Amino acid sequence: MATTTSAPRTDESRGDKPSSRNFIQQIIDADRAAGKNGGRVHTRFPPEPNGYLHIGHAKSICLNFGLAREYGGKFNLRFDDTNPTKEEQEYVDSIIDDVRWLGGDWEDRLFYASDYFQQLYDWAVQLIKEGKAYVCDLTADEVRAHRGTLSEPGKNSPYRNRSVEENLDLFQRMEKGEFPDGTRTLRAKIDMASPNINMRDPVMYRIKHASHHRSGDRWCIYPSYDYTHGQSDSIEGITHSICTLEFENHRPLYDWFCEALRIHHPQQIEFARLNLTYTVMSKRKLLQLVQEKHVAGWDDPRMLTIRGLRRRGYTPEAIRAFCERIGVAKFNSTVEMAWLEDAIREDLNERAPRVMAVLRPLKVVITNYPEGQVEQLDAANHPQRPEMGSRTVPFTRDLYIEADDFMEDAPKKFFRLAPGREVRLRYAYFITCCEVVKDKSGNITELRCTYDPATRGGNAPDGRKVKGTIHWVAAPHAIAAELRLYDHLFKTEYPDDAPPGKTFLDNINSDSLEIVRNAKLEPSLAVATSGQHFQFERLGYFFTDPDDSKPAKPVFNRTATLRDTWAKEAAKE
RNA sequence: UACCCGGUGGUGUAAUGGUAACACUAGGGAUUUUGAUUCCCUCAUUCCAGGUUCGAGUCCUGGCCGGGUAGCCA
Repeated sequence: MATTTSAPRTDESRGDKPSSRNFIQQIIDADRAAGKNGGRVHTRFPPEPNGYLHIGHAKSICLNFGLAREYGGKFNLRFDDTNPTKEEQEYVDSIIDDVRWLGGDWEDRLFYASDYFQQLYDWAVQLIKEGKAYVCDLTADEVRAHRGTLSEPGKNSPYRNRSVEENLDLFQRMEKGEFPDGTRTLRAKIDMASPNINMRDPVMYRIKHASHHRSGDRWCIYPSYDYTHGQSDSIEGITHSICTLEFENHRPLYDWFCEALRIHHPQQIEFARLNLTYTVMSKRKLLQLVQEKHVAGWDDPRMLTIRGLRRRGYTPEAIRAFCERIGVAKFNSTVEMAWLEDAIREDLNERAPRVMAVLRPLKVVITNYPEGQVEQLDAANHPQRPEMGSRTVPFTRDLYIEADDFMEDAPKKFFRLAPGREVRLRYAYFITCCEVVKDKSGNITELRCTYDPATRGGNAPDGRKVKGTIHWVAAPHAIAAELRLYDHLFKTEYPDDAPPGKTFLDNINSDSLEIVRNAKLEPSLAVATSGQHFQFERLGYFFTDPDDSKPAKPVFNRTATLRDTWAKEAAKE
């Protein structure tokens, strides 16, 4: 996605089966067949710079960029920055960075609605001259009172029939800053009785004596979304203006402005925004999580912001594959979080080198192994991909294994280590547990085992089998590390469904972060640099934390666990 | 209560009047030096009722249910 900008649309389909078309592709197919826009396809992603991007935005970015690429068209990034009091440069910067990271390529077409303020102003003057817009002196409250309700028509503003001259004069004086905030607006003259409330003389301009992150103090009147969005699309030659369902009722207004202005008329198409289980998606709630410190920040790996996912160890490829799979429709649906997890596992399974790390170390002494001896054993970096090569892991008399891989009183189905049982240490030897050492309070402190020298590498020449293979790390060579284990931020599938008197915050999962401070890593990880993905065998996929990991004190974030059918089995009991 | 949009397995999408398909989840099984990966199997007559048609998930009518909309937010 990142490098190709004009591949033919068939590059999507795997195999020979033609991929099915979503409703937007069908619309575009029909438009092209009819020769609309000369067959051109030009989309855009139009964020307001008032927050960080999340997985829901990724769906929109992938959709818009994917369509442009599929049809050999163009994709713009445009900031919808018409409200100076809510928007900040910080958000602009982060959004640019996130879209690029995801693979969206706008080439040289980075735009801002604020770039069009002068054009929008000139068009407003034109509409006034044509009797299609007027300056209204009603206050916000009065406007609301005149608007009517969902079931009752509105009433005309007393200022609706001002002369063109008076409207022009007033609008020019609004622009010059003669009036205080909120005292006047410019409104489109449409129909106060329309069943669509958006058509009841919507506000085109409001007075805001505020500086804008880009235009500074040049303007004190700012255009509204409805008066800006369609025209911005038009100016940029957008053919298909794709937005979410809540703008459906705005489409007649979008169309009205394009018609009234007699300008290029892009087609607005609405789709359902993404919802995911075990999370919340609204900007307001994400902001609240950050501000009230329920999470560490916008890039907290539990947040489904692009920055959070990135820090967690998600890859752009996985996010794109996810967006591809969930599809596009007009039905309000909620995708299971397992889909996202599946997407990252699928990607990382392919690319992540395998290493051994022990989360909760349990000391093992191989009693028949010579003290002080060190063997370098060969370990594959990826069992299915020999081209990824192998590395060497040291084996010594003192080892660490996973505490979970030993049970003193093990059930039959437990394939790991237990008193008298034999298991394979991955890439090393078969060992048998002979003795369990405990402290005064009965806690297991150490296991004493014997190894079979004939099983070097992990195979028994006599053909005997073991049921379990466990990971391990040589104690003298182990690297201490901090591991951050993440789980869903919310404990319920639909956090927004809170009982009366409760809010989504009451559904926060208090166990969503577990910090393991004394994990043991195999020595090959000493040279791990930030930005690297690993599979810690039998545990999950881990990613070096880009901020906190230091060579002296490595920190890894768990991106995803491995599927664990044993955990399911054990949970049945 | 007005207007707009929508309803296909547990979940998300497909089927464009002609045998309801794909993926995820779940449950079985095979392979396995990761209880991973991989592979195989199982899980719906399409919200309801009428109608049109040789034939309806698809078209028509009427219900039912869900979502959106009353910012000088986007």
